[in-house]
Amino acid sequence: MSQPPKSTTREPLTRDRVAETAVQVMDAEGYGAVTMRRIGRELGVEAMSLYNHVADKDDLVTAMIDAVFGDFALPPGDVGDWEQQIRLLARSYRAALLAHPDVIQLLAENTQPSTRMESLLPLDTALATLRSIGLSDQEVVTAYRMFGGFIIGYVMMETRGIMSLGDDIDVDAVTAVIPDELPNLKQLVPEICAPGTEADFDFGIEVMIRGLRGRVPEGRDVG
Amino acid sequence: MSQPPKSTTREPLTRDRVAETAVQVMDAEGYGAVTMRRIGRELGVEAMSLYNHVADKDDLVTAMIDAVFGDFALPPGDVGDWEQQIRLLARSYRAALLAHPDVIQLLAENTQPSTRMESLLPLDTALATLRSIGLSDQEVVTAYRMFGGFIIGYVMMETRGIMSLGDDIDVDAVTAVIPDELPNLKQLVPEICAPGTEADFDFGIEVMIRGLRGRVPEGRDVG
DNA sequence: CCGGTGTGCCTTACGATGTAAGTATCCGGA
DNA sequence: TCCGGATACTTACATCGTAAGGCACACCGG
Repeated sequence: MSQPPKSTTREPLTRDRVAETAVQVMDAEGYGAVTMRRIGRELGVEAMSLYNHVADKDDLVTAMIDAVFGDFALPPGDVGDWEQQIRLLARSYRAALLAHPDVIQLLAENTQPSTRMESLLPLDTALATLRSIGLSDQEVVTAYRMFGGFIIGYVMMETRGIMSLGDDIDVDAVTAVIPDELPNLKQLVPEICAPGTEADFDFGIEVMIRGLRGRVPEGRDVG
Repeated sequence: MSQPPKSTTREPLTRDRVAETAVQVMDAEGYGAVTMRRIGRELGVEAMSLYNHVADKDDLVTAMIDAVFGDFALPPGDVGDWEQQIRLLARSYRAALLAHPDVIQLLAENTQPSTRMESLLPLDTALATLRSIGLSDQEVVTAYRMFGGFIIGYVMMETRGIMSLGDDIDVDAVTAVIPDELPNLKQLVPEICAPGTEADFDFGIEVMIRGLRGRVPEGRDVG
C-alpha cells in the first residue's frame, strides 16, 4: 500500500497469505490436499520456506481457522432486539462454516485454540448479546454452549454425510443398503439424505430462542 | 466359544478385533497414534496383514466408528413417555462420545457412513421415538437434526478445547492472552473454560423437548 | 564506499506413513 | 494325496512433516 514492492521481487510471504492459500486449496480439493509442499508450490516457494511464517502444520491449521473466521460477516449491532441479533449471528456462523466445508475437520483436529482478535470477535459479540438479555454469567455460558453446540453440530451433520449425502445421491441405493431391522431409518432415508435447509436450521434456533425467552423474566435456576 | 482355537495358534484376526484395538490405542494415545503399523504391532501382526480385514485406512475409521457406536448403551424402550426416552437417548449418546473423545475426529474425517445394524440402531431408535410423538416425517427429521446437531456439537466443544480447556488449565494465563478489545470473552473466561456439565447439557435438551412439546398439539408448519 | 549482520528462501536428508505387489504358509475338501 | 483359497509376511515406493545447514540480498554504521 504505502510502499509497493519492487517490481522484480515477488510479493512477500506472510502468515496470512500462507493461511489464505491453504484455505483456498482446502476449499477446492479438500483438506487432504493441504500439504506443506502443495501450499508452497501454490505460492511459488519451497515447502520449508513456509516454516518462516508458521511454526508447524498444527500452527498452519490454527492460522487457517483464523482466516476462516476472519471473514465472518458480523451483522450490524444495531438491528432489532436480542432475538433478531441471535438469529443473524447464528446464520452468519453457519454460513461461514458452510463456505469452507472442511473447516470442521480443522476444528476437530486442532488442539490449540486461536487467540486472535478477529477470530474471536464473533464469540465476544455472541456473549455480549446474551448478556444484554440479563442472564447471569453462568447462564450466558450455558446459552452460548447451547447455540454454539447446535450450530457446529448441525453443520457437521450437514457437511459430513451423516445427512445430506451430496446432491446426486441415489436414494434408492442408500435405502437398499439399510438393514431391514431398522424400519424407521429405512423409511425416512429420503428425508434424512435431503440437504439441510435454512428452515430446518432456523427451527432449531427458534426453539432455543424460545427457551431463553421463557427464562428471562422468571430467573429459575439452571440445573 | 463353541470351538476354542487351537492352543498353539494365536487368536485369528477379525475386522472387529482390528477396530477394537484401534479404538483402544486411540483412547490411550489419541487418534494420531493410530497407524497401520501400530495397530498391527498391537495385534502381533505386520501392518499389511490388516488389509485382509479392512480395505484401507478410511475403512478402518469406519470400522472404529462402528465399534464405538456398537457399545452404545441403548436405554430400555419401556421407560416413561417420549420425553424421558429422548432424555435418556441424548445422555447415552453424549456418554458414548465422551468415552472416546477423539471419535469426533473420526466423524469429521470419515466420508463413507456406516451401514451396520448395531451402529445405526441408536439412530433408528431415536427416529422411532420422535415418530411416536405424532410428528410428520418431515418434522421427525427436523427434530432429529436439532437433537443430533446439538449433541454432537456440544460434545465437540467439550472435547476440542473450545470450551473446557482441560482440567489443569491456568485460567489467569488464558485470560491474559485474550485481547482487551473482547471484554465479554475476557470476563467470562472462567465460566467458558470450565468443563461441560450434565446440567448444562440437560438444559439444552430440555429446551428442545419443550420446543417439541409446544409443537405436538398445534401442528404448525416448520418454516 | 564497504564489510558485517540478519532475514527469508533453498537444498538436502531422514524417519514415518499408507499401501501396491509378490511370496510363503496353513487348512479343509476332493 | 493334492489343491485352492485364506491369511500373513516381505519388500518396495511415493509422499508426508520437518530438522539442519547454506546462500543471497537488503540494510546499516563506519
